[in-house]
Amino acid sequence: MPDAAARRRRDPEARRREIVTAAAELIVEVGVDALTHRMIAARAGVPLGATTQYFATLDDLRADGLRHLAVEVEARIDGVRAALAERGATPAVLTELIVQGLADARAMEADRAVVTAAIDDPQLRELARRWSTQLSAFLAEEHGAERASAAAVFIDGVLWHSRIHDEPLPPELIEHALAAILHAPAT
Amino acid sequence: MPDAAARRRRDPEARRREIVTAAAELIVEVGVDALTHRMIAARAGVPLGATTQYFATLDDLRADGLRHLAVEVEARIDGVRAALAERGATPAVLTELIVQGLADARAMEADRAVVTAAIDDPQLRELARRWSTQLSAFLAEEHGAERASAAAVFIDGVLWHSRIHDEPLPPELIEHALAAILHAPAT
Amino acid sequence: MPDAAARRRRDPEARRREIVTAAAELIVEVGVDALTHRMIAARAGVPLGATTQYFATLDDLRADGLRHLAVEVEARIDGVRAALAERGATPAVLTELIVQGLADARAMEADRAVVTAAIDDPQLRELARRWSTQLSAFLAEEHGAERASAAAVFIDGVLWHSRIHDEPLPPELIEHALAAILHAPAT
Amino acid sequence: MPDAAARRRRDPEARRREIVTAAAELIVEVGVDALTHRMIAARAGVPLGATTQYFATLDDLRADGLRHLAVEVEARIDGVRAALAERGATPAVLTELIVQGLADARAMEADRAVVTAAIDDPQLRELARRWSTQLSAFLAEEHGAERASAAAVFIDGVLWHSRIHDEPLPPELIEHALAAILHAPAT
DNA sequence: TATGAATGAGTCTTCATTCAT
DNA sequence: GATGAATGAAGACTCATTCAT
Repeated sequence: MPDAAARRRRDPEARRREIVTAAAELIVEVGVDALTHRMIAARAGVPLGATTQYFATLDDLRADGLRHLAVEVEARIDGVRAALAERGATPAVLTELIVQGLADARAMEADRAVVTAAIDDPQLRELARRWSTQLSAFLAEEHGAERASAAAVFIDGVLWHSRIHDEPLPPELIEHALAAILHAPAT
Repeated sequence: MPDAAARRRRDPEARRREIVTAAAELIVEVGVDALTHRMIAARAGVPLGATTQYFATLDDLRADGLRHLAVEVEARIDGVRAALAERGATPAVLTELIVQGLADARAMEADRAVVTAAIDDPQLRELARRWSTQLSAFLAEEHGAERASAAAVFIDGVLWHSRIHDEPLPPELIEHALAAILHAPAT
Repeated sequence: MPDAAARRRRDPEARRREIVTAAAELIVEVGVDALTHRMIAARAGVPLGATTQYFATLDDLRADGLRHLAVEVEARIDGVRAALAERGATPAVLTELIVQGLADARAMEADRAVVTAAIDDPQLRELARRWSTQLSAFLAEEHGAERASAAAVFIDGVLWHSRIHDEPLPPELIEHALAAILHAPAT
Repeated sequence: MPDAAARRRRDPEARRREIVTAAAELIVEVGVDALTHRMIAARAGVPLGATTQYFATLDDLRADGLRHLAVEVEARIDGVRAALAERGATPAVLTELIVQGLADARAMEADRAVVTAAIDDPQLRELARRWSTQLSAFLAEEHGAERASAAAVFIDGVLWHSRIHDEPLPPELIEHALAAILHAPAT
């Protein structure tokens, strides 16, 4: 019976996964454009040849890494949705979750990578949109499509704001704006 | 009297400017990471050596190109501010200007390039922030700092939204949200 | 009773043959130097490993493919010989057969591949020579060794001529030359 | 004043020539398909990068090497033509020149390389045809186009014959055949 | 000072071959 | 015996950067 190391070495599924995971990590750390086969192989702990055996081109590997990240992002949406469902989708709760999210540097980077890559990659666009689409759909139940959509747009703005500002936005600002957007009198 | 070519050769400032301009154009067209000396030299119509003569390293040149773009963006702010001063900073006018801005693909690309580069480049951050800082300062005169800031954040959200969505946001949505944000009753 | 796949797996001879045949086809299509294990396996419809199982090295496989082609070429000689025996080895008949042969692109390619490979491969030389040797032996019966040999040489010239000229040689030219060579008065 | 080595290092024309020459030599020695940048650089005594600086792709370099060879071949035609003009284009003289040519292994290889490459390269075809075209044109003056052409074809046959046969063709055979072809009674 | 030739480090990619299963 | 995963050597090519001229 083969030992763990040997079995792992002959487990293509696992190997592929390790490589994609390494690529995803590196995309977050150094950016999509800096990716190289060598880098990925080193991170994944596999020989150089393995990265080209499992992916026809670096572009393919990059794409899969990005997709991997997109799925991660999606998983976080589910968490947010669950929290909102449980605690109520009030501006206060939303704000708390946003502030929490902003603190997760890894998540912020992943999101940034996916969104910026999506601008040029039609395949990714759909995945990248899911975050705002789903949040917006959830909020729409209570506040109507337009206000929900506007709130999602505002939240995106908050995320990008935080990326180039040293001082975080005051939570009250976020909360007030969300309240105004979601509860604006009908026009 | 020296002819144009000779004079040009004698005007290092002009040459430097041409190179930076070419770099800026290319950043918008192909992205920061795809920049090469050769590409820039070709675009600027200068010999390869000129790009290394005026800039110690490609990174420096890249940085200057980005800075050049940031200044361009800033120039656009002035235009917006002037329009707002003249026509009034109402949600309707703001929306119109935003929709106009979204239609300028070149400007959108320049902004994207500056912002994403700014995330990792402390020097650029300050320049990249200016857009929202100045807009926010202008709006603050009438609506107070908090609401002004929130409006600027929302507008950033609108920009990023447009980059990964095929359908543009309805102008009414933008206008309503801005109205809600700017005119929210004090808390 | 084993099904086809199983039987096939049990018939190493057949498998070997399929691989060699695939190699031969590919030599004709892409050239000796472009051959790869993967290519051959795909064409033969066998797993990659089979190509290395049956042939110690790619060179061996290549050599066998070439040999296979040489045998094919030889088979064509028999056809020609039979036709000559039946219809008489006259310049007219020879010319007709040559023109026919020139039209068979696949055969021309196979011949080219064998001959050019034979230049450097002593093993193949003997096989590659057989074409002219046999034709020459056949013609010698009627016209003597020297004239027969010269005719075979001329025919080789015709083949190579056609490979780099766009316009084919006029059949009369071929026929006249063969007549002159074969019926030249003794010296 | 720069010493010879330094000047040579800054003489792009010369460097290009050295690289092409090295490529041509190697084509003759190892074949077109075995060419590599490294090989050529080593042979030319230049760093690896030089081969890619002067030639956009290996294919270009290969093509130039082949062209270089073709020109060499053409130079030999001139020699032959001059000899024929001086000594008379008789079968005996032609045979002597052919036998001489066969003995020049380098020339034979060069011709082989050019011809086989020309089969697939339209650009080279024209160059490769020149040998027979010119010889044929020269002989046509005295013997008419058809016989001249047939003689050139026969001579090509002699060349290829020699490439895969260990024993050279007897000179008398060549001479007799040429005599028969060139002096055949009109039909 | 201005130019572009020169260099080699580093990139992606392909494959023969080995060998665990 | 049959399969295909694994590996790394080697190839083509790109470029930042240096530096002779």
